[in-house]
Amino acid sequence: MLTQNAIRTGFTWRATNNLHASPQLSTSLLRDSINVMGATVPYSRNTEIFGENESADYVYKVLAGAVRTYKVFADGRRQIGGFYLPGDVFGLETDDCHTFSAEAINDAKILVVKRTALMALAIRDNEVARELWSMMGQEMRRVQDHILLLIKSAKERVVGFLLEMAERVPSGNNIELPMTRQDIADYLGLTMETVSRTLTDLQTGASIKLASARRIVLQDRGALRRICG
Amino acid sequence: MLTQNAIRTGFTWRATNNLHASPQLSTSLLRDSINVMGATVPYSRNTEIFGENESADYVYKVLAGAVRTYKVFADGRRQIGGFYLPGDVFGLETDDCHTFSAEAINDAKILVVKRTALMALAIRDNEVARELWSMMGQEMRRVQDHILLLIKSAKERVVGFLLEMAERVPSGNNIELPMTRQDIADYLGLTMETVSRTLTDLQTGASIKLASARRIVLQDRGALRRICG
DNA sequence: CGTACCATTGACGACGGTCAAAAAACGTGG
DNA sequence: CCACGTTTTTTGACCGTCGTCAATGGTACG
Repeated sequence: MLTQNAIRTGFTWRATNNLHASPQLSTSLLRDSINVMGATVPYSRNTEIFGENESADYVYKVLAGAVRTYKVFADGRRQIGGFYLPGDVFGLETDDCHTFSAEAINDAKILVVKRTALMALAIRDNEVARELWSMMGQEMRRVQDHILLLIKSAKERVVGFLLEMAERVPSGNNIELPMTRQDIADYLGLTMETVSRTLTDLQTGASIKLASARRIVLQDRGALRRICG
Repeated sequence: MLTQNAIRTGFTWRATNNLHASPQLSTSLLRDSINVMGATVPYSRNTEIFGENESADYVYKVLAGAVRTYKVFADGRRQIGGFYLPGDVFGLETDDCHTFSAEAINDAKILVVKRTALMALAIRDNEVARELWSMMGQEMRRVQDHILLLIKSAKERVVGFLLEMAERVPSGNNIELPMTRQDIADYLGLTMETVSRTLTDLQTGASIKLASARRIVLQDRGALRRICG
Protein backbone atom coordinates (compact mmCIF):
# COMPACT_ATOMS: atom_id res chain seq x y z
CA MET A 1 0.00 0.00 0.00
CA LEU A 2 1.08 3.56 -0.67
CA THR A 3 3.84 2.44 -3.00
CA GLN A 4 4.37 6.06 -3.86
CA ASN A 5 5.39 6.80 -0.31
CA ALA A 6 5.51 10.54 -0.21
CA ILE A 7 3.32 10.64 2.91
CA ARG A 8 4.38 13.31 5.33
CA THR A 9 4.20 11.50 8.63
CA GLY A 10 4.03 14.59 10.79
CA PHE A 11 1.15 16.98 10.54
CA THR A 12 0.36 20.27 12.18
CA TRP A 13 -2.61 21.37 14.26
CA ARG A 14 -2.05 24.86 13.01
CA ALA A 15 -5.21 25.10 10.99
CA THR A 16 -7.44 23.96 13.79
CA ASN A 17 -6.48 26.67 16.24
CA ASN A 18 -9.07 29.24 15.29
CA LEU A 19 -11.68 26.92 13.86
CA HIS A 20 -14.11 27.37 16.71
CA ALA A 21 -14.28 30.99 15.80
CA SER A 22 -16.46 30.29 12.74
CA PRO A 23 -18.68 27.29 13.46
CA GLN A 24 -21.26 28.42 10.92
CA LEU A 25 -19.02 27.64 7.94
CA SER A 26 -19.66 24.01 8.57
CA THR A 27 -18.37 22.34 5.43
CA SER A 28 -15.14 24.25 5.11
CA LEU A 29 -13.87 23.35 8.56
CA LEU A 30 -13.22 19.68 7.99
CA ARG A 31 -12.11 20.40 4.49
CA ASP A 32 -9.48 22.83 5.73
CA SER A 33 -8.30 20.39 8.34
CA ILE A 34 -7.91 17.65 5.77
CA ASN A 35 -6.10 19.94 3.39
CA VAL A 36 -3.56 20.97 5.98
CA MET A 37 -3.11 17.62 7.67
CA GLY A 38 -2.65 15.66 4.48
CA ALA A 39 -0.03 15.16 1.82
CA THR A 40 -0.61 15.28 -1.92
CA VAL A 41 0.33 12.07 -3.71
CA PRO A 42 0.28 11.53 -7.48
CA TYR A 43 -1.06 8.24 -8.79
CA SER A 44 -0.70 7.24 -12.38
CA ARG A 45 -3.42 5.63 -14.48
CA ASN A 46 -4.61 2.19 -13.29
CA THR A 47 -2.40 2.04 -10.21
CA GLU A 48 -3.80 0.75 -6.94
CA ILE A 49 -4.34 3.29 -4.15
CA PHE A 50 -5.33 0.71 -1.57
CA GLY A 51 -6.43 -2.91 -1.64
CA GLU A 52 -9.47 -4.63 -0.22
CA ASN A 53 -8.74 -5.95 3.28
CA GLU A 54 -5.76 -3.69 3.77
CA SER A 55 -5.86 -1.75 7.00
CA ALA A 56 -7.59 1.58 6.56
CA ASP A 57 -4.86 3.84 7.92
CA TYR A 58 -5.57 6.75 5.60
CA VAL A 59 -8.48 8.74 4.28
CA TYR A 60 -8.31 10.09 0.74
CA LYS A 61 -9.57 13.08 -1.16
CA VAL A 62 -9.45 13.52 -4.91
CA LEU A 63 -7.75 16.75 -5.95
CA ALA A 64 -7.48 15.96 -9.66
CA GLY A 65 -8.32 12.99 -11.85
CA ALA A 66 -10.76 10.24 -10.94
CA VAL A 67 -10.84 7.11 -8.79
CA ARG A 68 -12.85 3.89 -8.80
CA THR A 69 -13.44 1.58 -5.84
CA TYR A 70 -14.11 -2.04 -6.70
CA LYS A 71 -14.23 -5.63 -5.65
CA VAL A 72 -13.22 -8.64 -7.76
CA PHE A 73 -14.92 -12.01 -7.22
CA ALA A 74 -13.37 -15.44 -7.48
CA ASP A 75 -14.87 -15.97 -10.96
CA GLY A 76 -13.36 -12.75 -12.25
CA ARG A 77 -16.47 -10.57 -12.16
CA ARG A 78 -15.78 -7.08 -10.92
CA GLN A 79 -18.19 -4.76 -9.15
CA ILE A 80 -17.37 -1.08 -9.03
CA GLY A 81 -18.57 0.47 -5.78
CA GLY A 82 -18.27 4.05 -6.84
CA PHE A 83 -16.52 6.72 -8.85
CA TYR A 84 -14.82 9.60 -7.05
CA LEU A 85 -14.21 12.93 -8.75
CA PRO A 86 -12.28 16.03 -7.67
CA GLY A 87 -13.53 17.16 -4.28
CA ASP A 88 -14.82 13.70 -3.28
CA VAL A 89 -13.56 11.86 -0.21
CA PHE A 90 -13.12 8.10 -0.29
CA GLY A 91 -11.66 5.35 1.88
CA LEU A 92 -13.57 6.65 4.90
CA GLU A 93 -14.19 3.45 6.85
CA THR A 94 -15.55 2.78 10.31
CA ASP A 95 -13.90 -0.59 10.37
CA ASP A 96 -10.15 -1.18 10.51
CA CYS A 97 -10.06 -2.65 7.02
CA HIS A 98 -11.04 -1.36 3.62
CA THR A 99 -14.01 -3.24 2.17
CA PHE A 100 -13.16 -2.28 -1.42
CA SER A 101 -10.01 -1.70 -3.42
CA ALA A 102 -9.30 1.67 -5.01
CA GLU A 103 -7.52 2.53 -8.26
CA ALA A 104 -6.77 5.72 -10.15
CA ILE A 105 -8.83 5.78 -13.36
CA ASN A 106 -6.44 8.26 -14.95
CA ASP A 107 -3.44 10.19 -13.71
CA ALA A 108 -4.65 11.68 -10.46
CA LYS A 109 -3.57 13.80 -7.52
CA ILE A 110 -4.83 12.49 -4.19
CA LEU A 111 -4.72 14.15 -0.81
CA VAL A 112 -3.85 11.52 1.79
CA VAL A 113 -4.62 11.99 5.49
CA LYS A 114 -3.85 9.76 8.45
CA ARG A 115 -7.08 8.36 9.80
CA THR A 116 -5.94 8.54 13.41
CA ALA A 117 -5.27 12.23 12.95
CA LEU A 118 -8.78 12.83 11.69
CA MET A 119 -10.30 10.79 14.49
CA ALA A 120 -8.24 12.55 17.12
CA LEU A 121 -9.43 15.84 15.74
CA ALA A 122 -13.03 14.65 15.79
CA ILE A 123 -12.78 13.75 19.47
CA ARG A 124 -11.49 17.21 20.35
CA ASP A 125 -13.88 19.06 18.11
CA ASN A 126 -17.60 18.29 17.92
CA GLU A 127 -17.95 20.29 14.78
CA VAL A 128 -15.46 18.08 12.97
CA ALA A 129 -17.19 15.00 14.33
CA ARG A 130 -20.51 16.27 13.03
CA GLU A 131 -19.00 16.85 9.60
CA LEU A 132 -17.44 13.40 9.48
CA TRP A 133 -20.84 12.02 10.43
CA SER A 134 -22.54 13.91 7.64
CA MET A 135 -19.83 12.85 5.19
CA MET A 136 -20.55 9.25 6.11
CA GLY A 137 -24.24 9.93 5.53
CA GLN A 138 -23.54 11.36 2.12
CA GLU A 139 -21.65 8.21 1.20
CA MET A 140 -24.55 6.16 2.55
CA ARG A 141 -27.02 8.00 0.34
CA ARG A 142 -24.73 7.44 -2.64
CA VAL A 143 -24.67 3.71 -1.99
CA GLN A 144 -28.43 3.56 -1.48
CA ASP A 145 -29.00 5.41 -4.75
CA HIS A 146 -26.68 2.87 -6.35
CA ILE A 147 -28.98 0.10 -5.12
CA LEU A 148 -31.98 1.85 -6.62
CA LEU A 149 -30.14 1.93 -9.96
CA LEU A 150 -29.28 -1.75 -9.91
CA ILE A 151 -32.88 -2.99 -9.86
CA LYS A 152 -33.85 -1.09 -12.99
CA SER A 153 -33.68 -1.92 -16.69
CA ALA A 154 -30.49 -1.42 -18.69
CA LYS A 155 -31.76 1.79 -20.25
CA GLU A 156 -32.80 3.20 -16.89
CA ARG A 157 -29.45 2.31 -15.35
CA VAL A 158 -27.43 3.98 -18.08
CA VAL A 159 -29.60 7.09 -18.00
CA GLY A 160 -29.42 7.17 -14.21
CA PHE A 161 -25.66 6.98 -14.43
CA LEU A 162 -25.50 9.83 -16.95
CA LEU A 163 -27.72 12.06 -14.84
CA GLU A 164 -25.68 11.28 -11.74
CA MET A 165 -22.46 12.20 -13.51
CA ALA A 166 -24.01 15.35 -14.94
CA GLU A 167 -24.98 16.44 -11.43
CA ARG A 168 -21.55 15.80 -10.02
CA VAL A 169 -19.62 17.53 -12.78
CA PRO A 170 -21.45 20.84 -13.05
CA SER A 171 -20.27 21.48 -16.58
CA GLY A 172 -23.68 22.01 -18.10
CA ASN A 173 -24.82 19.35 -20.52
CA ASN A 174 -21.32 18.40 -21.62
CA ILE A 175 -20.04 15.38 -19.75
CA GLU A 176 -16.44 14.27 -20.03
CA LEU A 177 -16.33 10.68 -18.79
CA PRO A 178 -12.99 9.58 -17.34
CA MET A 179 -13.93 5.89 -17.22
CA THR A 180 -14.21 3.18 -19.88
CA ARG A 181 -17.40 1.43 -20.99
CA GLN A 182 -16.22 -1.58 -19.01
CA ASP A 183 -16.02 0.56 -15.87
CA ILE A 184 -19.53 1.86 -16.42
CA ALA A 185 -20.76 -1.67 -17.07
CA ASP A 186 -19.18 -2.98 -13.86
CA TYR A 187 -20.72 -0.10 -11.95
CA LEU A 188 -24.20 -0.76 -13.35
CA GLY A 189 -24.13 -4.56 -13.30
CA LEU A 190 -24.32 -4.76 -17.10
CA THR A 191 -21.95 -5.75 -19.90
CA MET A 192 -19.81 -3.38 -21.90
CA GLU A 193 -21.81 -4.26 -24.99
CA THR A 194 -25.15 -3.42 -23.40
CA VAL A 195 -23.85 -0.06 -22.18
CA SER A 196 -22.54 0.74 -25.64
CA ARG A 197 -25.76 -0.35 -27.36
CA THR A 198 -27.89 1.61 -24.90
CA LEU A 199 -25.87 4.77 -25.49
CA THR A 200 -26.29 4.52 -29.26
CA ASP A 201 -30.00 3.87 -28.73
CA LEU A 202 -30.24 7.04 -26.66
CA GLN A 203 -28.40 8.91 -29.40
CA THR A 204 -30.80 7.54 -32.02
CA GLY A 205 -33.65 8.81 -29.85
CA ALA A 206 -31.95 12.23 -29.76
CA SER A 207 -31.73 12.29 -25.96
CA ILE A 208 -27.94 12.46 -26.03
CA LYS A 209 -25.14 13.02 -28.49
CA LEU A 210 -21.89 11.08 -28.47
CA ALA A 211 -19.43 13.82 -29.40
CA SER A 212 -16.72 11.23 -28.92
CA ALA A 213 -16.73 7.99 -26.98
CA ARG A 214 -15.90 9.77 -23.74
CA ARG A 215 -17.65 13.08 -24.39
CA ILE A 216 -21.41 12.93 -24.08
CA VAL A 217 -23.83 15.81 -24.56
CA LEU A 218 -27.19 15.65 -22.79
CA GLN A 219 -29.57 17.05 -25.38
CA ASP A 220 -32.91 16.36 -23.72
CA ARG A 221 -32.75 16.08 -19.94
CA GLY A 222 -36.54 15.96 -19.72
CA ALA A 223 -36.62 12.85 -21.85
CA LEU A 224 -33.77 11.35 -19.83
CA ARG A 225 -35.53 11.99 -16.53
CA ARG A 226 -38.69 10.47 -17.92
CA ILE A 227 -36.76 7.33 -18.89
CA CYS A 228 -35.08 7.07 -15.50
CA GLY A 229 -38.41 6.80 -13.68
CA MET B 1 -45.81 9.59 12.10
CA LEU B 2 -45.85 7.65 15.35
CA THR B 3 -49.60 7.20 15.22
CA GLN B 4 -49.32 4.92 18.20
CA ASN B 5 -48.07 7.79 20.31
CA ALA B 6 -46.89 6.13 23.45
CA ILE B 7 -43.55 7.92 23.25
CA ARG B 8 -42.26 9.00 26.59
CA THR B 9 -41.10 12.51 25.87
CA GLY B 10 -38.82 12.80 28.86
CA PHE B 11 -35.86 10.53 29.32
CA THR B 12 -33.38 10.07 32.09
CA TRP B 13 -29.60 10.27 32.08
CA ARG B 14 -29.57 7.75 34.87
CA ALA B 15 -27.96 4.98 32.90
CA THR B 16 -25.10 7.11 31.69
CA ASN B 17 -23.78 8.06 35.09
CA ASN B 18 -21.44 5.16 35.61
CA LEU B 19 -20.78 4.29 32.01
CA HIS B 20 -17.24 5.55 31.96
CA ALA B 21 -16.40 2.98 34.60
CA SER B 22 -16.44 0.13 32.07
CA PRO B 23 -15.24 1.40 28.72
CA GLN B 24 -14.08 -2.03 27.62
CA LEU B 25 -17.64 -3.38 27.25
CA SER B 26 -17.95 -1.33 24.14
CA THR B 27 -21.11 -2.66 22.52
CA SER B 28 -23.25 -2.81 25.62
CA LEU B 29 -22.82 0.83 26.51
CA LEU B 30 -24.80 2.35 23.69
CA ARG B 31 -27.24 -0.50 23.88
CA ASP B 32 -27.92 0.21 27.52
CA SER B 33 -28.33 3.90 26.84
CA ILE B 34 -30.84 3.24 24.10
CA ASN B 35 -32.74 0.80 26.23
CA VAL B 36 -33.12 3.25 29.10
CA MET B 37 -33.71 6.38 27.05
CA GLY B 38 -36.32 4.85 24.81
CA ALA B 39 -39.93 3.79 25.00
CA THR B 40 -41.32 0.48 23.76
CA VAL B 41 -44.01 0.83 21.12
CA PRO B 42 -46.04 -2.03 19.62
CA TYR B 43 -46.69 -1.96 15.88
CA SER B 44 -49.14 -4.33 14.26
CA ARG B 45 -48.51 -6.15 10.99
CA ASN B 46 -48.07 -3.93 7.91
CA THR B 47 -48.36 -0.63 9.74
CA GLU B 48 -46.00 2.21 8.88
CA ILE B 49 -43.34 3.11 11.43
CA PHE B 50 -42.08 6.11 9.52
CA GLY B 51 -42.43 7.39 5.99
CA GLU B 52 -39.84 8.41 3.44
CA ASN B 53 -39.09 12.14 3.66
CA GLU B 54 -40.51 12.44 7.16
CA SER B 55 -38.14 14.13 9.56
CA ALA B 56 -35.89 11.63 11.31
CA ASP B 57 -36.66 12.57 14.92
CA TYR B 58 -36.31 9.06 16.32
CA VAL B 59 -34.00 6.08 16.13
CA TYR B 60 -35.49 2.61 16.34
CA LYS B 61 -34.46 -0.77 17.64
CA VAL B 62 -36.32 -4.01 17.02
CA LEU B 63 -37.17 -5.86 20.25
CA ALA B 64 -39.52 -8.42 18.72
CA GLY B 65 -40.90 -9.07 15.26
CA ALA B 66 -39.38 -7.82 12.02
CA VAL B 67 -39.24 -4.61 10.01
CA ARG B 68 -38.68 -3.74 6.37
CA THR B 69 -37.46 -0.43 4.97
CA TYR B 70 -38.55 0.36 1.43
CA LYS B 71 -39.07 2.87 -1.30
CA VAL B 72 -41.91 2.90 -3.83
CA PHE B 73 -41.39 4.37 -7.28
CA ALA B 74 -43.86 6.29 -9.40
CA ASP B 75 -44.58 3.22 -11.53
CA GLY B 76 -45.42 1.11 -8.48
CA ARG B 77 -42.19 -0.86 -8.24
CA ARG B 78 -40.95 -1.26 -4.71
CA GLN B 79 -37.37 -1.68 -3.52
CA ILE B 80 -36.78 -3.06 -0.07
CA GLY B 81 -33.69 -1.52 1.48
CA GLY B 82 -33.30 -3.97 4.29
CA PHE B 83 -34.86 -6.32 6.81
CA TYR B 84 -34.38 -5.67 10.52
CA LEU B 85 -34.64 -8.42 13.11
CA PRO B 86 -34.64 -8.37 16.92
CA GLY B 87 -31.54 -6.53 18.13
CA ASP B 88 -31.14 -4.51 14.92
CA VAL B 89 -31.19 -0.72 14.89
CA PHE B 90 -32.81 1.14 12.01
CA GLY B 91 -33.78 4.69 11.10
CA LEU B 92 -30.29 5.92 11.99
CA GLU B 93 -29.87 8.83 9.59
CA THR B 94 -27.26 11.53 9.30
CA ASP B 95 -29.65 13.70 7.40
CA ASP B 96 -32.75 15.31 8.85
CA CYS B 97 -35.07 13.20 6.73
CA HIS B 98 -35.57 9.48 6.36
CA THR B 99 -34.55 8.22 2.94
CA PHE B 100 -36.71 5.10 3.15
CA SER B 101 -40.06 4.22 4.69
CA ALA B 102 -40.33 1.56 7.38
CA GLU B 103 -43.11 -0.94 8.10
CA ALA B 104 -43.65 -3.73 10.57
CA ILE B 105 -43.58 -7.05 8.70
CA ASN B 106 -45.48 -8.77 11.49
CA ASP B 107 -46.65 -7.70 14.94
CA ALA B 108 -43.56 -6.13 16.43
CA LYS B 109 -42.24 -4.36 19.50
CA ILE B 110 -39.99 -1.44 18.71
CA LEU B 111 -37.83 0.57 21.06
CA VAL B 112 -38.06 4.23 20.06
CA VAL B 113 -35.43 6.79 21.06
CA LYS B 114 -35.28 10.52 20.44
CA ARG B 115 -32.47 11.22 18.03
CA THR B 116 -31.48 14.46 19.73
CA ALA B 117 -31.06 12.57 22.98
CA LEU B 118 -28.68 10.09 21.34
CA MET B 119 -26.73 12.85 19.67
CA ALA B 120 -26.46 14.84 22.88
CA LEU B 121 -25.16 11.75 24.60
CA ALA B 122 -22.63 11.20 21.83
CA ILE B 123 -21.27 14.70 22.21
CA ARG B 124 -20.71 14.22 25.95
CA ASP B 125 -19.34 10.70 25.67
CA ASN B 126 -16.73 9.73 23.08
CA GLU B 127 -17.40 6.08 23.68
CA VAL B 128 -21.03 6.47 22.64
CA ALA B 129 -19.94 8.50 19.61
CA ARG B 130 -17.55 5.72 18.63
CA GLU B 131 -20.30 3.14 18.91
CA LEU B 132 -22.72 5.19 16.85
CA TRP B 133 -19.97 5.51 14.27
CA SER B 134 -19.40 1.79 14.19
CA MET B 135 -23.15 1.17 14.00
CA MET B 136 -23.27 3.40 10.95
CA GLY B 137 -20.39 1.41 9.51
CA GLN B 138 -22.22 -1.84 10.07
CA GLU B 139 -25.20 -0.47 8.18
CA MET B 140 -22.88 0.66 5.43
CA ARG B 141 -21.41 -2.80 5.08
CA ARG B 142 -24.91 -4.26 4.96
CA VAL B 143 -25.86 -1.92 2.12
CA GLN B 144 -22.64 -2.66 0.24
CA ASP B 145 -23.22 -6.40 0.56
CA HIS B 146 -26.71 -5.75 -0.78
CA ILE B 147 -25.16 -4.18 -3.88
CA LEU B 148 -22.96 -7.21 -4.37
CA LEU B 149 -26.07 -9.39 -4.29
CA LEU B 150 -27.92 -7.32 -6.87
CA ILE B 151 -25.42 -7.86 -9.67
CA LYS B 152 -25.58 -11.63 -9.46
CA SER B 153 -27.84 -14.24 -11.06
CA ALA B 154 -31.24 -15.08 -9.59
CA LYS B 155 -29.97 -18.28 -8.01
CA GLU B 156 -26.99 -16.53 -6.45
CA ARG B 157 -29.18 -13.76 -5.08
CA VAL B 158 -31.63 -16.12 -3.44
CA VAL B 159 -28.84 -18.22 -1.95
CA GLY B 160 -27.07 -15.09 -0.77
CA PHE B 161 -30.26 -13.98 0.91
CA LEU B 162 -30.74 -17.32 2.65
CA LEU B 163 -27.16 -17.37 3.94
CA GLU B 164 -27.50 -13.80 5.15
CA MET B 165 -30.66 -14.64 7.04
CA ALA B 166 -29.13 -17.80 8.47
CA GLU B 167 -26.22 -15.76 9.83
CA ARG B 168 -28.46 -13.17 11.39
CA VAL B 169 -30.84 -15.62 13.06
CA PRO B 170 -28.44 -18.00 14.76
CA SER B 171 -30.97 -20.80 14.93
CA GLY B 172 -28.83 -23.43 13.26
CA ASN B 173 -30.00 -24.49 9.84
CA ASN B 174 -33.66 -23.83 10.51
CA ILE B 175 -34.73 -20.44 9.17
CA GLU B 176 -38.12 -18.99 10.00
CA LEU B 177 -38.74 -16.26 7.46
CA PRO B 178 -41.02 -13.46 8.62
CA MET B 179 -41.41 -11.94 5.15
CA THR B 180 -43.40 -12.92 2.06
CA ARG B 181 -41.98 -14.04 -1.27
CA GLN B 182 -42.89 -10.63 -2.63
CA ASP B 183 -40.79 -9.00 0.11
CA ILE B 184 -37.83 -11.20 -0.76
CA ALA B 185 -38.30 -10.46 -4.45
CA ASP B 186 -38.39 -6.71 -3.86
CA TYR B 187 -35.25 -6.99 -1.75
CA LEU B 188 -33.38 -8.96 -4.43
CA GLY B 189 -34.65 -7.10 -7.47
CA LEU B 190 -36.45 -10.19 -8.79
CA THR B 191 -40.07 -11.23 -9.19
CA MET B 192 -42.04 -13.31 -6.72
CA GLU B 193 -42.26 -16.07 -9.29
CA THR B 194 -38.51 -16.25 -9.84
CA VAL B 195 -37.88 -16.40 -6.09
CA SER B 196 -40.40 -19.21 -5.73
CA ARG B 197 -39.03 -21.15 -8.68
CA THR B 198 -35.46 -20.75 -7.47
CA LEU B 199 -36.37 -22.05 -4.02
CA THR B 200 -37.99 -25.16 -5.47
CA ASP B 201 -34.96 -25.63 -7.72
CA LEU B 202 -32.72 -25.51 -4.66
CA GLN B 203 -34.96 -28.04 -2.96
CA THR B 204 -34.78 -30.31 -5.99
CA GLY B 205 -31.00 -30.07 -5.79
CA ALA B 206 -31.23 -31.05 -2.10
CA SER B 207 -29.47 -27.88 -0.92
CA ILE B 208 -32.48 -26.78 1.09
CA LYS B 209 -35.80 -28.16 2.29
CA LEU B 210 -39.02 -26.17 2.33
CA ALA B 211 -40.59 -27.41 5.57
CA SER B 212 -43.38 -24.93 4.93
CA ALA B 213 -43.46 -21.80 2.80
CA ARG B 214 -41.89 -19.73 5.56
CA ARG B 215 -39.74 -22.38 7.23
CA ILE B 216 -36.59 -23.28 5.30
CA VAL B 217 -33.96 -25.82 6.31
CA LEU B 218 -30.43 -25.40 4.99
CA GLN B 219 -29.36 -28.95 4.23
CA ASP B 220 -26.06 -28.35 2.45
CA ARG B 221 -24.39 -25.08 3.32
CA GLY B 222 -21.29 -26.08 1.39
CA ALA B 223 -23.29 -26.38 -1.80
CA LEU B 224 -25.05 -23.08 -1.05
CA ARG B 225 -21.77 -21.26 -0.50
CA ARG B 226 -20.43 -22.71 -3.72
CA ILE B 227 -23.47 -21.38 -5.60
CA CYS B 228 -23.20 -17.93 -4.04
CA GLY B 229 -19.71 -17.41 -5.43
C1' DC C 1 -66.09 -23.87 6.73
C1' DG C 2 -65.37 -20.27 3.73
C1' DT C 3 -62.71 -16.35 2.21
C1' DA C 4 -58.74 -13.70 1.51
C1' DC C 5 -54.06 -13.86 0.96
C1' DC C 6 -49.99 -16.17 -0.31
C1' DA C 7 -47.25 -19.49 -2.95
C1' DT C 8 -46.45 -22.51 -6.78
C1' DT C 9 -46.38 -23.95 -11.51
C1' DG C 10 -46.78 -23.42 -16.60
C1' DA C 11 -46.31 -21.27 -21.26
C1' DC C 12 -44.24 -17.80 -23.73
C1' DG C 13 -41.62 -13.73 -24.99
C1' DA C 14 -38.33 -9.95 -24.27
C1' DC C 15 -34.29 -8.20 -22.47
C1' DG C 16 -29.75 -8.54 -21.90
C1' DG C 17 -25.57 -11.84 -22.00
C1' DT C 18 -22.17 -14.28 -24.93
C1' DC C 19 -19.16 -14.86 -28.68
C1' DA C 20 -17.13 -12.87 -32.63
C1' DA C 21 -15.65 -9.42 -35.79
C1' DA C 22 -15.08 -4.84 -37.46
C1' DA C 23 -14.25 -0.03 -36.65
C1' DA C 24 -12.56 3.76 -34.16
C1' DA C 25 -9.44 6.01 -30.95
C1' DC C 26 -5.12 6.36 -28.84
C1' DG C 27 -0.17 6.42 -28.06
C1' DT C 28 4.43 5.78 -29.76
C1' DG C 29 8.19 6.19 -32.55
C1' DG C 30 9.99 6.96 -36.98
C1' DC D 1 2.83 14.27 -39.76
C1' DC D 2 2.15 9.67 -40.71
C1' DA D 3 2.50 4.58 -39.93
C1' DC D 4 1.90 1.15 -36.70
C1' DG D 5 0.26 -1.68 -32.84
C1' DT D 6 -2.69 -1.64 -28.95
C1' DT D 7 -6.70 -0.61 -26.57
C1' DT D 8 -11.34 0.73 -26.62
C1' DT D 9 -15.78 0.92 -28.69
C1' DT D 10 -19.29 -0.43 -31.72
C1' DT D 11 -22.14 -3.62 -34.17
C1' DG D 12 -24.11 -8.22 -35.38
C1' DA D 13 -26.11 -12.90 -34.63
C1' DC D 14 -27.71 -16.04 -31.43
C1' DC D 15 -29.22 -17.91 -27.05
C1' DG D 16 -30.40 -18.24 -22.03
C1' DT D 17 -32.32 -16.21 -18.05
C1' DC D 18 -35.78 -14.07 -16.03
C1' DG D 19 -40.20 -11.26 -16.44
C1' DT D 20 -45.13 -11.44 -17.74
C1' DC D 21 -49.60 -13.27 -17.73
C1' DA D 22 -52.56 -16.74 -16.12
C1' DA D 23 -54.25 -20.57 -13.58
C1' DT D 24 -53.96 -23.72 -9.78
C1' DG D 25 -52.88 -25.07 -5.09
C1' DG D 26 -52.02 -24.07 -0.22
C1' DT D 27 -52.46 -21.72 4.27
C1' DA D 28 -54.16 -18.79 7.90
C1' DC D 29 -57.77 -16.63 10.16
C1' DG D 30 -62.32 -15.20 11.12
